[in-house]
Parts: sequence; structure tokens; C-alpha cells
Amino acid sequence: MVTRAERRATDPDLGVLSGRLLFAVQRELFATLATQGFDDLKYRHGAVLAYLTADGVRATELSRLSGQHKQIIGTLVDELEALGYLERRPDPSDRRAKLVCPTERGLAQMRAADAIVDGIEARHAERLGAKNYRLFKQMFRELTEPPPGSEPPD
Amino acid sequence: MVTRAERRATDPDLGVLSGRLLFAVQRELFATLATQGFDDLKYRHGAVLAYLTADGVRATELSRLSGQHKQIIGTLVDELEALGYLERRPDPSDRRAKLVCPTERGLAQMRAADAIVDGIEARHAERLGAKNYRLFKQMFRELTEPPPGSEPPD
DNA sequence: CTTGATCGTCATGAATCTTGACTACTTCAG
DNA sequence: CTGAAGTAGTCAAGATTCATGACGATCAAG
Repeated sequence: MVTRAERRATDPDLGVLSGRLLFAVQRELFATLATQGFDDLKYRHGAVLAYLTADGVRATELSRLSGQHKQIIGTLVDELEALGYLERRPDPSDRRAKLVCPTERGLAQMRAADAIVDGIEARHAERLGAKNYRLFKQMFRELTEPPPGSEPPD
Repeated sequence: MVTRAERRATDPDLGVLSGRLLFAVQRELFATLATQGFDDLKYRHGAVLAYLTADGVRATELSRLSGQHKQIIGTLVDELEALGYLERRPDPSDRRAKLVCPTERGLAQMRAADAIVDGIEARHAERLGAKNYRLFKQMFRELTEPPPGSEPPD
């Protein structure tokens, strides 16, 4: 008989696997960013930075995309604004709303982060073979859409 | 030119994908557990429950496996002990250590959780095809070992 | 037996999340 | 046009969760 401990070790479930992968990516991403001058970022800032675009995004949209409370997004935007990564600009199309826009430093961070993650993925592609890795990611995307009913809590 | 926003939407990076998958599994797992009488568990308890075995595990081992501080594991074990899921027993082989052992209720929870995750994976296997899903998980395992240098922070 | 490391816990302050309410603005029905 | 209902973002307060350093007890090595 195979004990649960053995199965856990040889065939971790999907939750464990995705947790490991998420933390591994986060760790490497932020550690590398830190060596490139972006040493004032914390993991949680990723919820905003990961979905930021050059054109600006509304806070509510960031909340929806990241699955975080609007309140939390507000705090993160405050912090990132104080750190000089982004700024709030009025949304021309809706005077209630504000667009969260990257500054020059924010754009640099986005480019750096994209390059680092691309590097991680390239390493994985090398390990599995390019064709296999494309297949892996294709299946990964299929399993995670639609954005898992991820209505933000608020 | 493809904007970053479009690429993000059609080809999310590995961090975003694994985050979505992790949260989706967690949400479904705990929601279903709640309908089966295990409605007093929080996500964070998973760090302990996911690695618990019938034979008992040391707190330090749980810390290493889950990547959480020893301190946090201690709190989680306190809570789960109060909820009747597990108990601390002295480790016969080391009088400093204590073994975290599931109670009857803990064992029931473990069986239920395994069944639920198996169900989630079966659904995914159906969606991708059994053969593809096996391949997916095989590649997933390969990318996440060795246990991502996951020395616990402490 | 002494030295250094490990196991689990305690204690404290910091960071983080949750909840509800509030203003300003938009949208839509009448 | 006017008023009601809904949405965007913020404020505030309390509860939860985390990080950090230190401690007594035990083990392992010499």
C-alpha cells in the first residue's frame, strides 16, 4: 500500500503544485527585480503591477483582475505612487474614476518584470522542450479560463 | 503591434496562471468541504492539513514542506487542535519534538479533501483528455521540483 | 561534560485584511 | 429635467495575520 505521505511526495495535488510554482515565480521575480534597482517592491504590489498597462487602468479594473478588495488596491496604489512607480490621473471618460498610470519608473519596472518572467519561462521551455512547454502553457490557460469566476470579493 | 494589455489577456504569464489555478482550487476545495461539515476551516489551515499524515508529522517538517514560519505552523496547529482536527503527541524518537497527528475528524477531513481535489482533477482530465492531463501534470511536477528551494523563512 | 545546533514556544510590534459607511458622479426611468 | 438607483474611489476602525528575536529543553559531536 502506498501511504498518503508517499503519494504526497511523488504526486502532489494540483493545489500544492500551483502554490509551489506561484511562490517560485514570485521569489525569483522579486529577487531579480531587487538586483536591478527595484528593491522597494513587495509581493503584494504584484497584484497591481501585473495588470498595469501604459495606457492606465482603473482601480476597479485592477480589483477585478487581481481578485483583491478595492480597498487593498487603493492602499497598494498609494504605496506605489509614493515609491514613484505610478500616478493617478483623472479618467476623461468618467469623472468618478481615476486611471492608474505607470510613470517612467513604472514602465521600466514593467519591462524588467516581463523580461525576468520571460527568462523563467525560457528556462522551463529548455527543460521540457520548446514544443512541450508551449503545450503545457496552452493546457494551463485552458484550465484557468474563464478567469475562475474570480469576481473580486467586493 | 500587440499591446501589453492584449498579451496579458490572451497569454497571461506563469505567475498569473499559477495564481489563478491555486485560488480556484482553494476556493472550490474549501467551499465543498464546508458543505460536508468542515465549515470551520480557513485557507491558511491548508498549510498544515495538506501535509498531514496519519502517522503524524513534526511541526518543523510541516514548516519546511509548507514554506511557512515555524511560528505560524504553531498557531495553525493550536487552532486545528482546538477545532478537533488533530492533536500533539510526544515524538518517541526525540523528546524535544512533538508529532502532529490527525484525530478521527482530521482523518475524515483528509479523505474528504483528497476526494474533492481528485474530483477537480478528474474534471480537468475530462476537459483536456486523460492522456493530455497526465502529460500536463507530469510536466507540472517536473517544473516544480526540487521543492522550489523552499527552505522555510525561519 | 562542554559546545553548538535543533525543536517548539512565547512575546511583541508591525503589517495586512475585512467590513461598513460615505461623497462624488453616472445612468436611467419617468 | 428630475429623482432614484448604481458605481468609483476613499476613509475609518477593528480584527486577523505576519515577522522577529529570544527562551528552555533536548540532541549530537568531540
